[in-house]
Formats: sequence, structure tokens, C-alpha cells
Amino acid sequence: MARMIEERIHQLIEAALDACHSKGIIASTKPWSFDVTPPKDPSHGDFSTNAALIIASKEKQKPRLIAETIVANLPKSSDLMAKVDIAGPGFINITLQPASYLHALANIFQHPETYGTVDRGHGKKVIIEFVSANPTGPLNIVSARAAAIGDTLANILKTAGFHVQREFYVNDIGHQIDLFALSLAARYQQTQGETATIPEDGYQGEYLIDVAQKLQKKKKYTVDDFRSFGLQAMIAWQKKSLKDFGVEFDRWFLQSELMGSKEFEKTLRFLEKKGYLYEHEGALFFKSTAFGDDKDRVVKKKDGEYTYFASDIAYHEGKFARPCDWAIDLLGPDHHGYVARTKAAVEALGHKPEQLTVLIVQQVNLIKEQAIVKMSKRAGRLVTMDDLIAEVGKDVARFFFLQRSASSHLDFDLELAKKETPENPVFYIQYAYARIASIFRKAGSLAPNCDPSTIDLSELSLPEELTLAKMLLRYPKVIDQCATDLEPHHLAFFLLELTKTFQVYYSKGRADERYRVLGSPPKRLQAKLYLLKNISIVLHHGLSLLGLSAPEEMKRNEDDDG
RNA sequence: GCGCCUGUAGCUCAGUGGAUAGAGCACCUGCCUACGGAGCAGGGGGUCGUAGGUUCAAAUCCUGCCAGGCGCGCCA
Repeated sequence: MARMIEERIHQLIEAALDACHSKGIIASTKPWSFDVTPPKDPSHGDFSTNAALIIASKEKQKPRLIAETIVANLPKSSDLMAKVDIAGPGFINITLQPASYLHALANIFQHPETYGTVDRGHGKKVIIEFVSANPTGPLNIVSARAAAIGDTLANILKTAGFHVQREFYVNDIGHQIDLFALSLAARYQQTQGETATIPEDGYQGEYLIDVAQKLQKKKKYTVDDFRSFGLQAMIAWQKKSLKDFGVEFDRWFLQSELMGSKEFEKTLRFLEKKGYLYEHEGALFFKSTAFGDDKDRVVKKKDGEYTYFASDIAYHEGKFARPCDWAIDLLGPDHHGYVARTKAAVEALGHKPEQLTVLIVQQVNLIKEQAIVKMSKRAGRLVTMDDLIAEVGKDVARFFFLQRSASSHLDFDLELAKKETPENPVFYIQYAYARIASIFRKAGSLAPNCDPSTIDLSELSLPEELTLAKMLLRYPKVIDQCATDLEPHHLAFFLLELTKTFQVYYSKGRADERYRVLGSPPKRLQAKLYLLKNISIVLHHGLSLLGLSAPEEMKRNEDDDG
């Protein structure tokens, strides 16, 4: 709805420019490219356009002159615009009639489940792959970051009109897995009282002791037994951790299922037929340099084994065959060298390069006593996702990650995160939601009538009320922006901004009775409750996209003293 | 050496072509008989790493340089 208002303004400006053209004031004709955006400073009005600046620059005229001409050609009276000003170097600032946007709140009230939905995706099928950690240990804090971002991105894309599948790729074969099996074998022997040492490059973490103890005693196991038992245990553990973190995948794709399959062979044959494979020094290479990679990559080693990359090529082909229009991979920073070859493979397979987007989720530095702690899975030194959830809770942890853009390297101080828990911004948002719920409980049967047309919108006249209404109408645009940029943190920031505005508004009721909801005259009360209801709808929707709970009441902390 | 990411307030981070660069935390000053104080009002704090360039307009785009991180395997 906000976008509709924007579009209407855009059209009015275009019409004014048309008029300028026919009067011979400007030479250019449509289409003109200019922006209509809400200005940073709200005192500049509700929308601002740089149309005069852009056109003056092209026509080598004075911007203010063009601006004045545009303004003169805008409709003199309108139910949309209350005021039009020219400011600064030639911005045209527009202040709207409150009724024009207050009216649009009905859209939220009547569609609480779907408000915020935008049709950016047109039902395009997306497979978003994330976490995909090796099944050799518990998930760590880095996986937690990827999980929070990937899951929320999936939620947002769905809201933006995409058909979304979440996928976890399990590297359950290869050298690392062999080491893992041998490490487990050693731990098992240790539980049997035998002396056994974990391979030097193996997995030293104590978690394998727990796994070993779950094995039936006094039995002889083969390495394959240890492998399959260990993998099963690890995957189950990872699933449980992710579920506790609010993340559930539609599919856990096993690499072992892919290798040796018809599809795998078929994909390689296809590349061969296209002439993208060649032998060199006994190995089989993929000509990724034909698609911009630094060097060609091996798909089959001299010893006859396929590389991980070979399986990844087939894996991506499999995604497109399912079918899928767009594959999104979230990778860690240590895999960024992988991007070029994977995109090359996708292109060689006959897909458009833009059908694969690789997002690098940057690293997490764990800070302890103001120094970075090096984490190592093999040595067993890490903060697990389970630890994180136990220490600070799912909501705090998710929000912590979702407040940052994926590309920022972030420092995570667990002590600080714990300390800050009581004042964590996520509680501030949830508290606002709970507070509105509380007001509704007190209002009881006075809760707003189900027919928005009975609400007297003119009762909403306080500046904060108008600001809140405009913010709510911005929500679908925020979703759209998150989906377009693949940057979910914009949503977190929007919710904080909305919350802050609401809390300030609410707090004014302490000193100024005009700001109090309960106790207002009936018509005003209805209008205020109506606004609050719309705020709580958007908060609820936004929180759920972030994977956070929206509590009807907050548990109060015990006071420190008295 | 080459590639990718990052450099914005004391700290953690937003802002990626528009007007006077923002938030949270920390710090300072006020405010608890009020729809729930996990708060509110106000204040101090910035060569946007650096040097050029493009533009009416640059934290934002381009180039060089500096600093930190991560990659550069017939490992995964």
C-alpha cells in the first residue's frame, strides 16, 4: 500500500514533467528516471523526489527552476498530498494527507497472516542450502550463524513469493569421514579398557567418548560399522541442535547417495560431450577457466577417485533437475575460493550463471578475555550451538546473528552476550508485543471492532501515531528489500525502529493523558486500539520471520533489591 | 604474489548516489503514586583507513596505497 502511494506520486510527477515538456520548458520526454523515497529527516515530509535535480543536470538548467515548474504543474488540490515544498538544491518534498495512509491500515487489519507478502518471486522455485557442516562433530557457533541467516532468508523469500526448500548437504564420505570412523573406533576400544590412540589428524573431541559409550559393549565392529553408527549419531545430534534453534530442513542430502548414481555419471558424461573435460597427467580436469575461473579443476584424481568438486557438480545439476529455478548456497569464508568453479560448472551444464547465488557468511570470532579464541573441531575446542542456546537462549542467539549483515566478520563475546541478556534488543521488541497484548487484556470487550470502516481515523492525530502508521505501511517494502538483497538484517533493524517508536509513544502516556490508550473517549479508544492491533500484527509477523517467539506476556525478572 | 571479505563514535554494528552520517552498549545530567520502568527525556563523543578520480551531489561508484581476516590441494 505504501508502494501504491509512492507509485501515485511518481505518476503525478511524471504528469507534471509531461506538462513541462509540452510547454517547452524541458526538452526530454518519458521515461525519466528519478526516485521517490521517504527522506531521512521526517521534517522534510513523507516523500521526497530528486526529479528536478536529475533533469536539470541533463538539461543543463537550474534545478530550482525545474523544481518550481514541476510543483506548479502538480494538481492544486488533492486528497493525497497536503503540502509540497522545494528544499535544498532542488528536492521536492511532499507531505501527505494523513487520511490517505491511515486508510491503508485496513489492509493490515484484514490480512494479519499475509500482510507483508510481496510478489517478487512469482512462485520461482528456490533451493537454499546452508550449514552443510561435516557430520564429524557437533555444530558450532559458525554453523549457528549460517543457520539463523539461512533459515530467516528462507522465511523471507517465501514471504516474497518464492517457493522455498531448505537443504542440508551431508559430506558423509571421504577421507575425513574415514578419520572420523577411526577416531570413534579408538574411543570405543578405550571404553573397553584397551589402549588405543586416536589418529594424529583425527577427531580428539570428547564428544566421541559419549558416542562410543552408546555402542553395545564387547562386540567386534568393523570400520564400516563405526562409520555408519558414528554418522548416524552425529546427524541425529545436528538435527536436534538445529531444531532447538528453530531450524528444520526439508531435505538432508547425503553425498553418499549421489556418488555412483546414474545422475552422477550422466552429469559427467554431459560435460565430457560438451568438451569441458580433459585428461592431464593421469587426472581428469574440468575446464572451469572457460567460465572465468583461475585454473581448471580436477574432477577425477590420478588414483581413480572422484573429487569432492565432482560430486558437487552433480549435486547442483540434481538441484536444477528437480527442478529448481534458483539455487542459493550459503558458504563459510574458507570456501569462497569455491565460488568461481561452482558457478563455472553450473554454466557449463547449460544454466544461466545467475541461477546460482553463493552467499559467503563471514566468520565468527569467539572472544574471551578480549582475545580471539581459535576454534578447532578436530581438537575439540569449540563453542557448540547447544552451548550457545543453553547459555543465552534461542531468541537472543538468533537475533544476535540476524542483526548483522552476513558479510560482516563478527566478534562474539559469550560473556558479554550473557551479561547483556536482560537488555538485549530482542527482549525490547518482544516486550512491546507483550505490552500491547496486556493492553488488550485490560481493554477486554473494548477491543477493536472487526470492521475497520467503523473506525474514526481522524482520532489518530498525534505525530507518533501518524509515524507509526507510516512505518507499518513500509513493512512490505522492507520484506522486498531483504529478499532482493538477500540481507535479512534489514528486517531486524526495522522491527527495532518500529518498537522504539511505539515504546516512546507509549511512554508519553505517563505524563500526557492524550497518549494514554485506556481511558480515552470511546471513539478515540477504538482508533487507538485499532492502531495498536496493527502494530502487534506486524511485530508478530516480523518476529516469526526471524524465527523468534512473540510472547503474550514477559516473565518479569526478580528485582535486584526491593 | 593473486583472489574474496572487512575497515564508520571508546566498544559492537547499521547506513552502498542525495539534505546536518545513525542505533545499541559504555559515559554524564534529569525522571519511578500512572495502560507492565526490560523504560523515558536530554548531553558529550566522528579526518566514514588513506590518497586521488567520476558526479549538481560520494561513507556509498572507479583507481592506487595501508591495515586485519580468509582462501589460492589430484583435502572436504
